[in-house]
Amino acid sequence: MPKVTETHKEQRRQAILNAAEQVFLGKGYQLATVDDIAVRSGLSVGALYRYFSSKSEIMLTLMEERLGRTPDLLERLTADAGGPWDQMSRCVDIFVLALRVRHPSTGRLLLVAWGEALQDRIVREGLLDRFRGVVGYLRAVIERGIHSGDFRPDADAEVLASLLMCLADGVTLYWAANTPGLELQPIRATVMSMVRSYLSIQ
Amino acid sequence: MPKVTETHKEQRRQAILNAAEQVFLGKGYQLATVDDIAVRSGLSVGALYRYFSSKSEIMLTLMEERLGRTPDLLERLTADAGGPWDQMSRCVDIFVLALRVRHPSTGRLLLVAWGEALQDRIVREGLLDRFRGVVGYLRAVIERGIHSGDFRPDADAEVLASLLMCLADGVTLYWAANTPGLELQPIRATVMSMVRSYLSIQ
Amino acid sequence: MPKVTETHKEQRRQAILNAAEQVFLGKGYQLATVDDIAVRSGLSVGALYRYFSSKSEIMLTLMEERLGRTPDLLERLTADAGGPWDQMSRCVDIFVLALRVRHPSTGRLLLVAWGEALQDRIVREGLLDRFRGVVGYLRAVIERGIHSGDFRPDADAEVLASLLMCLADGVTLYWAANTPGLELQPIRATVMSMVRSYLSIQ
Amino acid sequence: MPKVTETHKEQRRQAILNAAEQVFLGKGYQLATVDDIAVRSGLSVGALYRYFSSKSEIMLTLMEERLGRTPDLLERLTADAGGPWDQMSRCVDIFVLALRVRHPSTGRLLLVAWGEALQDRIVREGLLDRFRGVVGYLRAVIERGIHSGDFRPDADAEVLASLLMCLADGVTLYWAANTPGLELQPIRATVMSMVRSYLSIQ
DNA sequence: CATGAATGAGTCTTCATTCAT
DNA sequence: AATGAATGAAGACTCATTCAT
Repeated sequence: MPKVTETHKEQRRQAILNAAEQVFLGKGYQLATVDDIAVRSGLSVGALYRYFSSKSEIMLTLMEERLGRTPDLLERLTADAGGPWDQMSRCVDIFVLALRVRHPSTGRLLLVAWGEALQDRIVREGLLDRFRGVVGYLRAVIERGIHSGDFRPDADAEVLASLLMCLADGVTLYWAANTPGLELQPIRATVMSMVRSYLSIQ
Repeated sequence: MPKVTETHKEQRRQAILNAAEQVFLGKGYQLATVDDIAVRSGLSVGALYRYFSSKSEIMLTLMEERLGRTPDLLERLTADAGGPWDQMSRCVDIFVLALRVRHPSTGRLLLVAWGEALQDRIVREGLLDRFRGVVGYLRAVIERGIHSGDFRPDADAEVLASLLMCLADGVTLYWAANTPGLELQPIRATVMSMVRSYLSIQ
Repeated sequence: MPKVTETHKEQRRQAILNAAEQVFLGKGYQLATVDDIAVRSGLSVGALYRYFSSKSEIMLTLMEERLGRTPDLLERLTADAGGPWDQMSRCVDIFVLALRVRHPSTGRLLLVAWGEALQDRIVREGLLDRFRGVVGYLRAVIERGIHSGDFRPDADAEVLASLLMCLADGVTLYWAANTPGLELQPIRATVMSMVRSYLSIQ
Repeated sequence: MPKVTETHKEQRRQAILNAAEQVFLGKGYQLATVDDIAVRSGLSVGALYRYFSSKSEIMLTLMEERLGRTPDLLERLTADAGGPWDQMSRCVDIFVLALRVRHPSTGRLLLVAWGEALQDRIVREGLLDRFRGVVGYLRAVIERGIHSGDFRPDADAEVLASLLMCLADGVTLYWAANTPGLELQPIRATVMSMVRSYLSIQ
């Protein structure tokens, strides 16, 4: 009955990832101990090492499976959009709202990742990959809008895409840090308003 | 001659802070050792502990003295601006350009700080203080522009200010992480362009 | 059909011993893991524990069955010798040559055993038993030679036997450690030459 | 006062080496813990790591400083010998007797080293270096005897030297393992007797 | 009987902090 | 005041052994 076993193993793996995520969110990567993760996941340290070869690998997996999928997610969730304006609007929604409602921990995980970026090359590259992925997608959306004549023709798609990505992560960080007074709804509205006024023809 | 001694002490203190900054920029706070800092500052570990009561305190001081002054800096550098538009423009310049040219390490120090924010309440509050300071200043600038009739009257100063602050730090982080393809000049231009189209009356 | 089962069990047992020997020869006893042995023998760890109650017992069995039989082997291989001189000569041959040609791993296994002798009383006693066995046999050979008038009458059989045994193991160790420049044939010749000049009458 | 400090440091270093030697002699290298060594040397674990960068380095140093000097020792102790025969005789004495009387632990340390030889390349090479050193010295002694006409001209100096070295270590091992019935004095006598009968002209 | 996942005590090593000199 | 040797608690990781399936 390999099926049951496979399922079982995958469940364990996810349990570990969930536990690790919680622990990392609580104390950051460096201060989290393998023991913390083991206890929280209900496994022994030894068992944990059957699923991941090191503490670092757990972090990396978390980054790939929880942060790295942002571009895919964006693509899927905006696939059925009406036109360029709708697509832009949805992207902003997803970032500034949906991500936090549907996957509330992702924001804080991003914070953890940035915390490690300086000292861990692989984490840093994970973040940059994500950056590339999202920027690539946004640029395509913008370029489509330009070609279709919906957006002003002289907009620099690449730069605007990068800028929006930086904005999104900046907001995410402060939001994940519980910045008082930082509310997402008004920000979403203002961002869209700025984008609209900037990209509109005339 | 207590004065000489005082000066001497202050020099030592700054030497330690400089050393710590370099070390932190290189390996992050957690991975930096007190020994690293001592060696780099040319002092002994013991001496170091006469100036700061703990490794953590060094980091905190660094935050206060190097990051926390951003609002003051902004204020000073834009004091002689011509009008609201000039002031806005200068703010963007300072963030997206000047900070990195005049104090190039500040960006990376911010990265270090975000890395610690999750696990260290005081660091986190340092970042939030800085946020409050900058946002407060930007809001004042915008409000002045609204009152003077230069900016559209229905703009939400608080939200726009927060948004710009988040954008600034988002850009800073990716820039400090050496993101390939991220160039500051074009971003500066596009940000100003967006702000202009958004804040302009009609 | 219990017979088949018995045979099967014995095959398994030998498979484990062979695997263990290979692994021990490769990394020594302490660094070898039970998992290594299991993998190499094609069995599961659990299965392995049905044949041997502990890692240590595997080593002990190996010593008994592979090293401990040296005296028997000597006896068997020299049974049909012509006289004392021929018997001595054959003993030297067996040690310095045959052991390494017919059972090349025995030398390295001896190395493993010596590696454990210090910390494991039972291994140590295994080595001493082997010593006693071989020395006993050699002494008998020498004494026979003395009685038959072939060897000089004042030779101390016990001491010469011990000495040859020590020499044999010393050579074996250095040979097993791949000492460059250590060749067996010349050593064999010189040993025999020394023994001959020493034991000859006059 | 750097002199006092230097002396102090060297004393500490030796204390650690002595402690390590005792512990290794008791349980072998692998089973000895760094904690054992620390406790026995009266230092903390941390202090120990100020003097040696790893457990392995302690072992290596022990080998170099306590085992590796055998060739030098031999040379020094036989420098004032009368002639080839006297020199040979002294070499045998030193090995079979003096080493154990003056440096009783060396024999057991050799045992420890052989125990690690299989799994640790550097230890193995340490042993082989020692082998080379001693064999080189013995060969020189024998060759001198041949040239001076004291020893038979057709003796193979290299082989005889290797053989004696193997014999010496074989005896040392069994002696270090407390082999009952193995007495050094008679062995010394018989070895010399064999060497004499073998090397004498005619 | 066989499997191999799980256990958890035990290892080496690091490093913030103290304190005798 | 300064030094840097010493401390020792804590952390990542391993592996012999067990036991549910």
